[in-house]
Amino acid sequence: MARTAAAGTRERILDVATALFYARGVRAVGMSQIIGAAGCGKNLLYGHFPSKAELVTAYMEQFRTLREQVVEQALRAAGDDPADRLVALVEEVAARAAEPRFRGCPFRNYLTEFPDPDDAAGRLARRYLRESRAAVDELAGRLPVADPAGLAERVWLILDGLYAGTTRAMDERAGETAVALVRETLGRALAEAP
Amino acid sequence: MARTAAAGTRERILDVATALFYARGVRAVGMSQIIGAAGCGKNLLYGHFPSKAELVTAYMEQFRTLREQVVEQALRAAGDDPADRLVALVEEVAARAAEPRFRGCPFRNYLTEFPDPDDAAGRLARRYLRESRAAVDELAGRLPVADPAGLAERVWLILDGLYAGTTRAMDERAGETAVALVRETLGRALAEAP
DNA sequence: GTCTATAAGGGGATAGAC
DNA sequence: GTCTATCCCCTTATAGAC
Repeated sequence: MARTAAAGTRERILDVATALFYARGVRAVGMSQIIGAAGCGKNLLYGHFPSKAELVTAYMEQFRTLREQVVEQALRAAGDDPADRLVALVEEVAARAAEPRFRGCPFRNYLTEFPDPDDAAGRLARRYLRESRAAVDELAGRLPVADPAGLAERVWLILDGLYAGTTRAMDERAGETAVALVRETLGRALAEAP
Repeated sequence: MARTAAAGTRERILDVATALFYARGVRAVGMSQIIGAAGCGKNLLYGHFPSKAELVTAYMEQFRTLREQVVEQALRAAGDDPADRLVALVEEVAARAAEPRFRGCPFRNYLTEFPDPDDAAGRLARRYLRESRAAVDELAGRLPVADPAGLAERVWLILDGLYAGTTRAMDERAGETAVALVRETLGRALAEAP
């Protein structure tokens, strides 16, 4: 029943596409380049992904799944305290931003390339970002501070700054800076309204 | 000599192109769309801008000139104190980020679309960002604080966060948040090492 | 002379067929 | 895997209107 010919083929193609899309941009990468880099035939790729739009959607979903796993693990390791969890979140992003091939947040980058509100993959990206933002709100809401919403906005602003891919090469200490700034911000907010 | 037939034509075309490039992305906007929106013939556009690359370069340079003027004015109004000037810088960006059509920093957006290090317009964008960063460093360096470089990094991180265009719709108070965070950060640094 | 309108060339893109 | 169809894009060239 429509068995997969070579198990993992779809995954391999998607991995190649992901690497290219992220490194060079979605619009800049053609299907032919992906086929060439994957070393497969055209039929194979179009068999798994009937159009570029579906391949791009899979690209978004793969990143989403990856991020969810990594974040969940980081949060679990941080324990139950909301402040610790917020710091762990920023530390996780800081670790990503320090990677050599880091080029910003794939969701934000995609939306920069495709701002159209009706774009299917763009909707996926916006949904993921809204959910991430909601998670920050939720954590801040569990803290005994005077203005949880304002605190969440500050953390989100710092995350946005960390995720700026194009200027990361200009300050390689952005990760530590962001973590320290979040720690201080949390500390002040907790100290002022205990 | 070589006088322009209709004065202001070049400017008008460039304004139309700028609006489209910024709103939809450079790769997404074709020359034909610009021609259609400008209501001119193809020859006229290609007479003023022999290629799309040159039009895009002019787009970058126009934004650069605009930013330099606006920032210079904001800094002049802020006076001589480096801390006031840093706050004014962030306030200026916050005002931009609050505009209805704000869609992030055009230089960062362009580099997201065209990461190629050899791209001519990309080099322009990187140079502008480096100079902006250097201006922040210079201002922080004139402050009596223990770690001016670290302070500059924090301010730059906040600016990067403010300039994230795709998530600005998710928190419309980002401007005030950024200004308040910078004020606090400056205040703490000055108080700790006077 | 200045500009618009239109056609056409060259290249590369997605996608389908064999 | 190669080959083809179709389309869009950048760019140039030609022809026509004010």
